[in-house]
Amino acid sequence: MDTRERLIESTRELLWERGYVGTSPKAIQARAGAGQGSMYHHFHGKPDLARAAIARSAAELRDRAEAAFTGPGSELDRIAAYLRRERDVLKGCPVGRLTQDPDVMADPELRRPVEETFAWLTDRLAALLTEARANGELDAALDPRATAAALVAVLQGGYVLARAAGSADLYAQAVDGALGLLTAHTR
Amino acid sequence: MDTRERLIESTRELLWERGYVGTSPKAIQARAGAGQGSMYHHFHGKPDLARAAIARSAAELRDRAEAAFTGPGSELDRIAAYLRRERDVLKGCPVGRLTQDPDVMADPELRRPVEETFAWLTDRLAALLTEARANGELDAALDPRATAAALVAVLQGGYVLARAAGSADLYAQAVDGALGLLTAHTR
DNA sequence: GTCTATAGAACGATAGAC
DNA sequence: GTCTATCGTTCTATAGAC
Repeated sequence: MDTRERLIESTRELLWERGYVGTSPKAIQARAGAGQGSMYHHFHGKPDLARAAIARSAAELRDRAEAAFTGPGSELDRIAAYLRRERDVLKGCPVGRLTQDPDVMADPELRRPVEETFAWLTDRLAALLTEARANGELDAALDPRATAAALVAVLQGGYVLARAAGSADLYAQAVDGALGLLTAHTR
Repeated sequence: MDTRERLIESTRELLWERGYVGTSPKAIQARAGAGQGSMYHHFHGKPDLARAAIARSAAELRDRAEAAFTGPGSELDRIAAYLRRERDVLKGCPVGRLTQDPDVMADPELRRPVEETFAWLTDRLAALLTEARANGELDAALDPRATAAALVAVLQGGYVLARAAGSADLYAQAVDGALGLLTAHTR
C-alpha cells in the first residue's frame, strides 16, 4: 500500500472512530506513517482527504449491502441476511456517524455521499419489500417505503443502542424485534 | 437566569449542535455571555460542565417520555404518541448523539447517564408492550424486549435518516413504518 | 515525494488583580 | 464572582530545502 493509500485508509479509520471534528491531520499522518509534507503533497488538506475517505466508505457500504441483497433466498431472507450480517457494531456505522458531524453536514461535498448512500439504501430495501409484497410474502397493507425507512432506522438506531449499552447484543435485539414484526406478517 | 445556569444551558445547546469534541470552553462562554474566569469559578472545567449538561438533558428526555407514557389512550396509543411527539428532528437526539462522541464514551461519568437513559427507555417501552400484550392489543408471539429495542432504534435511526436527507419527513416515515408493523398486529 | 521549519490561531486551563 | 493576563499545547497549513 503506497503512502497516498495509507493516508486514505487512516483517515477512514479515524473518521469512524473519532469523527471529522475529532480527527487532526497530525493523527492521520501518525497512523499512516507519513510526514506532514507527504500528506499535503497528496491532498490539499483535511477536507480533501475526508472527501476521498468518505467516498470510499460510502461505496463500501453500498457494495456490501448489494452483496446481501443479491444473495440467495426470498426477498425477506435477503433483508434479514443484510440486517444480521456480521458488523463492527460497537464501532458504529462509518457513514451514519457522519450525520452527527456538524462540519461534514455543513460542507455540501462531504455531505452528498452520506445523503446519497441512505437514499440508495432505502430505495433498495423498498424495492425488495415491494417484490416481497407482490409475491404474497408480505402484508399488502404495509407501505414499502415507510417500512424500508423503518428498517434502515433500526439498523442505525441499533448501533446507537449498542454503543450506549457497551454491548453488541442490543443491536441484535433491535434487529430481532424488527424482523419479528416484519416476518409475523408472512404467515 | 444566573450565570451558572446560563453556562449549563449553553453547554447543553452546544453539545447538541456540535458534540463534546466540537465544543470549546470559549464557545460556551460566548454563548452564555460569561467570561473565562466566571466559567472556571462555577465549574472545574469542560468535563465538569458537560456532566451537569448531560445529566440535565438525560433527565429532560426521561421526563418528556414519561409524560407521553402516562398520557391518555391504550398502551399502543401512548407509544405512538411518544414516537410522533413534536421533536427537533433535524437537530437529532441530544442524548443519542453523545454515543458518537469518543471522549464522552471514554469517561465513565459522562457515559453513565447516556447508558442509563436508554436502558430506562427500553425497559419502559417493554413494560408497555407487555401490558398491551396482556390486554390482547398485541400479538402474543412478539417479544416485548426485542420489540421495545426496535422501537427505540427506529427513533434514534429516524434522526440519522432525517439528518442525512436534510428533511424531517424521513423521521416521520420511519416512525410510520414501525407503527404500521406494530399496529397491524392489533387486528 | 518527503523532510524540517515556521506560522497564526484556537484549545483548555491557571493565576492573580479587583 | 468576574476580569485580564498568561501559559503550554495542539490545530491546520505553508515554505522551502533536499
